[in-house]
Amino acid sequence: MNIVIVDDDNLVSLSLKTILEASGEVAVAEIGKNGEEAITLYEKHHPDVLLMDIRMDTMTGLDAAEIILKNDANAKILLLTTFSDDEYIVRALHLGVKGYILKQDFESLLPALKAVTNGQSVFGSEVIGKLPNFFNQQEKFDRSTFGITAKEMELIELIADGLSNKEIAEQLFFSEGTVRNYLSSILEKLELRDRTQLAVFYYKNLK
Amino acid sequence: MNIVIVDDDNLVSLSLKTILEASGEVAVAEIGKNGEEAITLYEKHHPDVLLMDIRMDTMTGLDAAEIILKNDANAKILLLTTFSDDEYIVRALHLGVKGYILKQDFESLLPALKAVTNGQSVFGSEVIGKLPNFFNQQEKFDRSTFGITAKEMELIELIADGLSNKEIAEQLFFSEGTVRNYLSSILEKLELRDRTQLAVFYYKNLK
DNA sequence: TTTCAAATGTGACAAATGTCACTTTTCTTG
DNA sequence: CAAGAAAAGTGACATTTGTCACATTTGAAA
Repeated sequence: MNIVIVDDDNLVSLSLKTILEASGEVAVAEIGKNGEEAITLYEKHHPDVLLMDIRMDTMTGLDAAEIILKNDANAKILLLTTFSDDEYIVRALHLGVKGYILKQDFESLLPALKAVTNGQSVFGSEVIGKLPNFFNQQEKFDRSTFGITAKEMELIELIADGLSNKEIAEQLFFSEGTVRNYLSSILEKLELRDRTQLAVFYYKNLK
Repeated sequence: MNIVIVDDDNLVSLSLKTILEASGEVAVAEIGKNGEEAITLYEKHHPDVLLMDIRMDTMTGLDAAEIILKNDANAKILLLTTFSDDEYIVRALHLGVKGYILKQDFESLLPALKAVTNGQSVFGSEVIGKLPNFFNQQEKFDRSTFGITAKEMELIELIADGLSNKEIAEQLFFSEGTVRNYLSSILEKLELRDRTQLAVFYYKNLK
């Protein structure tokens, strides 16, 4: 497996190179020190995987990843992160990066590289834990906490879809008045003011 | 590495067992055929990884995963899927499953298992592609496409926060009437009907 | 300074929304 | 069946919302 390593800390790059090459399964084609070099080196070697630090001086790993992926949507980029890089996760995923793991986690590195070359995406569990809203909240809300009934939940979903009371009434075979009453009671239970806040609540907490 | 395999197709289970044990790095403690057995076997062996089919007769892999994870939040569960299982992805992630890969993809299996035992999460690229809204849309929305100005954008964000026109007016030092006019024009540009639809649009496309 | 265009504001209006007190219907369950 | 509770509905009301035509203010350019 052929890879390129990019990290502004030479010590890190060399350690990684040593560890990985010791496995006998990885060859490091070249080492870069910043985002610009990452782009150049990717073009030059087209490695199976580009292993890149996220925080670098002149150009961040993310910016480099964006450019590289724009040229080659299939580029396999594995970002290295420290604990403090949480904010980047979402953007990284948006970009189509293939993974995101902790620098310190040497043992995971090789399996992660292999998984990535096989087309998988790999994320450290800390990373998964940082994913926005929708992802983790296995239960977060739980209808019962607020005493929201199944029917009310249906209504909430329709509101979160942007329907008017009239439309909801049609869809649910209720009268418009009933829809209003339902909504009114939902708003009270959730301590919200109007349907828009309800929709917001839905996307922030339930979706 | 110690694992348990659960699949209602014996042929699949055995193939997997053979392939994995051939590596010399994996020992299959036992094989199960359905969700109930998955739960029992997990309790019995506490394997490093539970490799489980998602679709099974009596109890789906997801239901089983849910129960197992409720008892042991650190359980490492890798789900096996066919192409047609898209719908489950989101729920699987919510549950805290550690991975989700294609059955057919033998080569990825071992690296995936290793990555998972090392605490990573692994997902096939097809899977990543199926993630909901927010995740993939690399470029989202782009104000300019719809001719939304920066000020209008500010307003949109406040609406997506659930504020009333009056509150927005205060916040932005506008009169309430102006806020209405702004909103009106935004709605027209985006071809939406009311503030709730705008909030929904925001969370689906922008956030 | 004058002028023009953008930004901001006003007032009037119809429609939609949310609240409330109350009725009618439907479903249980004794 | 009868009683009572839950579910669905009604009508009135105040408020908010969205639209529109039309001021007024402001800022920049001529």
